[in-house]
Amino acid sequence: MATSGRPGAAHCGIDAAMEVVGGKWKVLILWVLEQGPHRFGELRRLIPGVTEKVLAAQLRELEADGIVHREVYDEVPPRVEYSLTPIGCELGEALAPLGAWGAKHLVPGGA
Amino acid sequence: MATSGRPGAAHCGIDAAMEVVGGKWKVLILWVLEQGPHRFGELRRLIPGVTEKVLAAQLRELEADGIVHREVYDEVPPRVEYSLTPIGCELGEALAPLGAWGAKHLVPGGA
DNA sequence: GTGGGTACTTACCCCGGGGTGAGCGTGCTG
DNA sequence: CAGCACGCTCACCCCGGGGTAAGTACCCAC
Repeated sequence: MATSGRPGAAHCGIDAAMEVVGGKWKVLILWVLEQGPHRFGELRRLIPGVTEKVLAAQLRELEADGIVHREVYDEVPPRVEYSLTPIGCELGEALAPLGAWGAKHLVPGGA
Repeated sequence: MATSGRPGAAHCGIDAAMEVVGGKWKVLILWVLEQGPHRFGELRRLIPGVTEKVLAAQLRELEADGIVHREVYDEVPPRVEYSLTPIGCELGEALAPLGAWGAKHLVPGGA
């Protein structure tokens, strides 16, 4: 670490971050939510393959980790909007380089 | 969404990257390897809790993904060194912001 | 009345990633 | 000679994250 000059990174916050972001659909949710608040049903439709149960679970975990904000509108029909908290926004930005790396090296026409 | 003008990022390389980095110990391995080449036994000792089988498996997966390079020295006793490929280095750098985020928001004295 | 859309929850099952422990072939050391 | 260290590999088990399907309560459009 003297070489990298990374003070607080003791055994790196990466693994800590990985636990937050480690769910199968979390990064997709983050990705979608980065483009603005979305409702539950929208997320479900925007993320093909995810089921309601799992989507709800991942959302709750992200909420518990302070990444997303859950806004319930007491209307009828019921409406719930999910948005990123400031911390969530920062997380999204921190994920950007990783996404760029993936696009560059993993996705066929990424470069 | 039609509003998002993000062309190349289709469904973001993040999930692609997550598959590469999604193993339980992968980021730790990356983290250690970022500080220089290491032997198998060193990695095992530097990463508490990982078993040989799993370490070998993760290493092989990272190797298959072109992240780490495996150098076998035909000596006795057998010696094997693992190091990051250029792509692996880039991945490590792409992971840095995420680590910083984790350190800042997740680790107690991170801020 | 029926169906569809809202946002979930509950119960159940399944698969695979990861953990456990042992063994292998070699050569040096005690 | 026994034992250890090296870098794995094999066989087995286990747990939990995620998938499947159905149900809930409400209202509106048909």
